[in-house]
Amino acid sequence: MAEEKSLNFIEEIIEADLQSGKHQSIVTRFPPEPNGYLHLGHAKSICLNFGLSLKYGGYTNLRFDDTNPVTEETEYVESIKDDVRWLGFNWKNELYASDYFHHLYDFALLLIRKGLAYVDDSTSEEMAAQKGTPTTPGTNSPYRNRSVEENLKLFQDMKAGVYKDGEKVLRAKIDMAHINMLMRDPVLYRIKHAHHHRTGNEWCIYPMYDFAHGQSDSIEKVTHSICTLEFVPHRELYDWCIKNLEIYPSKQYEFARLNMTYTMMSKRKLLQLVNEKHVSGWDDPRMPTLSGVRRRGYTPEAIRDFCDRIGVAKRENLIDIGLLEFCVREHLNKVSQRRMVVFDPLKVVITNYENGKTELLPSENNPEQEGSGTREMPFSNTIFIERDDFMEVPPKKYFRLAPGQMVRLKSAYIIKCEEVIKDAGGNVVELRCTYLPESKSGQDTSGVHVKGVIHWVNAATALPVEVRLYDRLFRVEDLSTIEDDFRGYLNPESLKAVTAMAEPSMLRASASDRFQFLRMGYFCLDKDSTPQKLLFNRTVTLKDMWAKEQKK
RNA sequence: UGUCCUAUGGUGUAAUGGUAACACAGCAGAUUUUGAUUCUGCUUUUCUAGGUUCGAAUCCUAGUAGGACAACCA
Repeated sequence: MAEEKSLNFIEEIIEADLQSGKHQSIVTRFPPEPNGYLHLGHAKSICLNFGLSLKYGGYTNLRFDDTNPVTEETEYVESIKDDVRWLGFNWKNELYASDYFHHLYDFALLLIRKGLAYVDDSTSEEMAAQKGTPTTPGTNSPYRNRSVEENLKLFQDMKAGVYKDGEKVLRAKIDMAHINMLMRDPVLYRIKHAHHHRTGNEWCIYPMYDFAHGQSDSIEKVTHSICTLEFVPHRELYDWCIKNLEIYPSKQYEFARLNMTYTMMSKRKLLQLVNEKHVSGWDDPRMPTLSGVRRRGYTPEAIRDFCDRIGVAKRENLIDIGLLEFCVREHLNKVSQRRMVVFDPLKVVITNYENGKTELLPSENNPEQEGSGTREMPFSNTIFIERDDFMEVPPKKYFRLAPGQMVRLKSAYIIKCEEVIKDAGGNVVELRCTYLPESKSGQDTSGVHVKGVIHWVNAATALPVEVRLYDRLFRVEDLSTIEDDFRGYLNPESLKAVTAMAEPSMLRASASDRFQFLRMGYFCLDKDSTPQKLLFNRTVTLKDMWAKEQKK
């Protein structure tokens, strides 16, 4: 008996539309502008749009909203397609607003003929002045009453390249006193003598968002056009265009965008971070971009689960980044292979273990996954353990290694610390321990029970690798509250690189592998890794109750 | 001194006029050869004031708070 998951408000609308017979199936679209890389906020929209057509039958188009040639590039188009596919969704049609430029031009001519659009010679400053304010009405442009014939001629000349950038625009003729600022004769077309990534130099006039988006939806017979809250005021114009063009009535619905703690999700600002080299690129593992989190090791499953859990509603929200990390851990726990890697090595010599002897000890690859098998770890009398796993003067409830205390080496033996060796500066440089021969993992007859279990690597076969430890990119929880330069809030400790000692099996790591370095976190191979120098990214840490306890 | 949108635990999201619930976070405990995982229990919630109703988180009115709107961006 599967429990019914409650519907979000958009699903309710769709179910009502399906039930009333208004629609038999639905068409949605994901409409990115190719002027940047996709981020987690887009993932929410992608999961929503594609998820809806999957759930209710129908399809989703990928449509690039490429009406501003000066900011758009094919590099972005390719990255967007990669990211959507990686997230696990398939679009029905790959479309571009620029596919409709001729169609849109004809729509503009129609509006002019209907007396609903006019060519305006006002400068942008003059137009801004005409616009009024939210509380005071605007004033009519002196060019507002040009004849249909004159407007037709002027608009055709605009298209023919007679005018320079900014010299003229085409505006809708609605109402300069309208309560909705967007309805005060909005600009429909502007002149840009710029090379377009797809249409080249064919056009020198380009439609504005409001004269491209809704029409594209309509041409594609999109039933439910889903966008974020900032477009609420645009809906009136969206509907006005459809009504006056007498075209298929797509409907727009708005939901609240994703905001996350310690994260900034503005394409403009992310671009700035890239351009100013605060990060290594759009796919820097600290970036909230899909290419960034992918490189970091997040899985599409985890991101889809996250999008599912955060829900869809109309109120502003600030999601705890901890929820994302929870989703990532939950998935990675099930799929990642366990390995032992020591980040900050402390040498341990086991004095009663035969010198020169090496034995191979099996260790499970993934206790969460049946049949995942074991790999063998070499063991000898000299090993490395984590420096943090020894304390000369331990606090209470510390059940790792301390003078006279015992601990189990994971998948190996129980050892007891007998002697602490220090250098001239008083730093601990080596531990002398004894082991319990009858405590071998899996065949322990020692009868000794220790609470602490630590990871280790055999010194002679340890493999040095580079590990990159990431922390949040920003130091403040709610980036929307900062008023000055956001760059002042970057976390200087967001990236730390360490050379760690890995068990020799890591030599066989491949790009698609997911690892849990025991007690340290989840890791994956970075794209810059080479066989000579393995490089790992920390995806996310493990939950650490002990660390939390210590902070109290 | 306008219009629109929104208001439920710390954070999100449900409850669709009939016992306010789920997840994350937090706290406590059990299990554990990862202080992980798993399991158990607990803390904490309807912005305010009126109204409609047998009954309101839900409907109505007003207030308050937050957000959006004055780009030839999307």
